[in-house]
Order: sequence, then C-alpha cells, then structure tokens
Amino acid sequence: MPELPEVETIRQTLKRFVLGKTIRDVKIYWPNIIKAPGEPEAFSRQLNGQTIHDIGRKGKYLMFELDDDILISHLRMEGKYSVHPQDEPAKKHTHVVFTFTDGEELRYNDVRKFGTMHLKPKGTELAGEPLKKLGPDPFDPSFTLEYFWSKLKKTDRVIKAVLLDQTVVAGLGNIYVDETLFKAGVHPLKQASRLTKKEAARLREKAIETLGEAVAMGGTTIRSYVNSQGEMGMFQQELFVYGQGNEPCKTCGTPIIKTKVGGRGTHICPTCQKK
DNA sequence: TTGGGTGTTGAGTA
DNA sequence: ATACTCAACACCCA
Repeated sequence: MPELPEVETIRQTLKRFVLGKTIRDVKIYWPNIIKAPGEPEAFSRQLNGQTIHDIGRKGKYLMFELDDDILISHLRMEGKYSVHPQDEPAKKHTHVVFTFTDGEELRYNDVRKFGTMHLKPKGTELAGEPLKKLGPDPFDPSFTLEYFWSKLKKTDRVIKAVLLDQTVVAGLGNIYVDETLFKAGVHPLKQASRLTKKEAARLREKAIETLGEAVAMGGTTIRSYVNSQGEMGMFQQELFVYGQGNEPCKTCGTPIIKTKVGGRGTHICPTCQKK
C-alpha cells in the first residue's frame, strides 16, 4: 500500500497522537512482524518504559524515536497505525498493541501481515538491517542529478526497475513510478543507461514534484489506505496513468495501456511515452 | 469455485 | 548483474 507520500502523511497525523506518550506494555499477536530483536519478548521488554519523542521517516520507513532506541517500521502493503482508548474493541488484523501509561493504545493493523518492525539502539539504526542499503530520500539534498545520473549510467536494467530500487532512491513505489515516468515522457522499458542527461533531470524533477504534490494531498487511496486519523488521501484524483487502463490520456486522448514490467502492473500512454 | 490481481520486498535460481 | 519465480498473507473480483 503505502509509498512515500502515504508514509509521510501517516507520520504527520500519528505524531499528533503519540508524541510524549510513555509505553507501559506491548502485546504481540503475530510475532513474525518483529524482526529485531530476534525474541519478540525482548522487543516488548525493551520498549517498556520508553517515551516516544518524535517520529521520523526514511523512504517508506517510519522511525519512532524513543529514549534509548529507534523503532523502524515498514508498512509493506497494508500496514496501518491508529490510536484508541484501551477499552475500545480491537479491529480484526490488529497484530501489535503498544499500551501507554495514560490508557491509550497505539495499534498496528495489517491485513496481510507483511509489515516489519526493527527495534535498534539509537545511533545504530543506519548500520544494519533494514536501512543499511537504503538510498537517499528524493527530498534529500544528496539526491542530486549527478548522483542519479551516475546510478543510471552504470546499470543494465530498464528505468522502471531502477526507480523501484530503494537503494537508488527511497520512497517510490508502483503508483508514483508510473506517474513519474508518464510526466517525464519516458517509457518504462527504456534502458536506464541509454537515457539522456536531460531525461534523467526530468525524471528526477518529476519524481520530486509528484511526491511533493501527493504529500500535500494526503497520499493516494486506491482501495484501503487511510492515514492515522482514518482519512483517505486525495491524490487518486490527480493520477494520469496509474489505474487508468483504457481511459483516454489526459494529455493526448490516446487510451492508456496496462501492461506488465518486471512482474508489476504498469500503465503507459503509448503516445506520450516513447521507447 | 477458482485463479488472478493488489500500493512491498527479500530469497533463491538460472 | 539481472530477470524470473516464489514466499510471506488476506481479500476482492470476474
């Protein structure tokens, strides 16, 4: 489900509910979600007594900053966080519950159970899994044209695969890659190494622009995404190609084609995006 | 009823 | 190095 704009929206809405709250209990109903420390019991024990001071984000990862540790959380396809009074019945698919000293609960809900949580001591979070190989955030100053261009030059893959590669740039997923490629006028099957520097610059600009607009609109809701206040995103109204198969292109009127690239559903305007 | 598809990503294989 | 398949899991839809 969530790509950078959805995770960022979750970060912003969730902060309002949990900053300054102290954890007094953690219950884990689906232990496979907990990746570090290895023992889920240690995860719970370690969190106990710690206060949430801030929530950050790196790519599609949420980073809960605690007293001693950082909780790194990836929502994968369907993960959601919400805050409820302790006595409110839990919804189906609630797999991790953080109870605060004030009686409120932070609940992690994930229909498909794909999400992950790593709890790591502060200062060690960038070293090992899961952030070790993560590339720069598209909004980070280090995501320069020179950096992006150098990555494109030395790979033998098609551009869609490169944009989805989180070690190149962190945060784009299937929706925003298709949108970025369309806006930049680049065909997803184009070899990355054969793009001109001008095309690379355009891709970089359109990626940053599209993600920024999507953040401003609270993300994209296709089926199930809601932020931590239960609100849907609005960016689905702004999509040019994703989910628009057979619809006329908003730029030229040619029907949008849905095909497959690297096993992922891929949406293209055959007129605006030439190979 | 069944198989294919879904906003993610890691592992294993050739 | 890359591409492909599968796996994790639940649900929706034709």
